[in-house]
Amino acid sequence: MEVFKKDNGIKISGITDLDLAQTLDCGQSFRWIEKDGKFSGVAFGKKAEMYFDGDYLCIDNTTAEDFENIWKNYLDLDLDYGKIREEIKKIHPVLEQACDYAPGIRILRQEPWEALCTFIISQNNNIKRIKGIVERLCENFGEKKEDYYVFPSAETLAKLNPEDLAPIRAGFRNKYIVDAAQKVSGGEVDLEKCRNIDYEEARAELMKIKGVGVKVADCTLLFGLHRIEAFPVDVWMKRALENLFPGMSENDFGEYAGIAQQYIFHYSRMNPEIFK
DNA sequence: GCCCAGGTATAAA
DNA sequence: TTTATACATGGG
Repeated sequence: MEVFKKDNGIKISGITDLDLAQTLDCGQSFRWIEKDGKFSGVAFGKKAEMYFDGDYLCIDNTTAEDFENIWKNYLDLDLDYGKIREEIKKIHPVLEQACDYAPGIRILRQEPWEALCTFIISQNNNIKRIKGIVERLCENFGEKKEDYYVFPSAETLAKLNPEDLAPIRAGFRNKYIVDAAQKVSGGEVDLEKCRNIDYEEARAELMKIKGVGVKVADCTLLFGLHRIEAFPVDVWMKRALENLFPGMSENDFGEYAGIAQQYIFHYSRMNPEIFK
């Protein structure tokens, strides 16, 4: 991996196992928008525009420093996904199919609060609408930088009433967002602590929040805290476990369960006919 | 109009 | 303990 400067940004050589569409638009993050093959999004308070030029990963509107400090980590570029896929493919032939269908998926290392908040919004909801709600949440309550909005902090949202969130049109989830913001900003729920403590304890810590059950907790752990043993089970995963992995449960996918789960989720969602 | 969407809280059995 | 229902909103 080597970083070069170019007009309006940087380009990086030696990137493997990364497909931007597969990674940024597979239902783990809700702030990336594709236009003409370029993905623009905001994370850790910064905006970036990403695309591939041949084998080079190009990131516009960023610096080598921000790549080193933010995007390299965000894209999880230090983890060897080729090797992990070889491991998880052995678990089940359908999982091998799922890996081969979209081998460019990586698990993003998102900000814990953003992951928690967006997956609270995700409950009983669809990805298109989740994206819209998240966008309105940022536009209405996030700090404005040049031409983009940062994800609003827990401290900011903690001061609001659920009714104040009416403009984002998240419905019954408004009260859950406020409760999460208050518990996180007040220290009653310690997100950073959830990186290291026992997995079940981390789940319980997150489930102190109203509207956070096992699924939202697992998504927060996986996508916000990189607990890759967490295996979120949603409607798609329930179908997959019943129809494609008979006899297997969420506990049977090993130490990379969360990564395996994302390959299965994406494969299932893009090929619903496999459930016949 | 009906059904569904990266679920969860609550009540009832 | 398990099972049923409401929940806000919008696209298909």
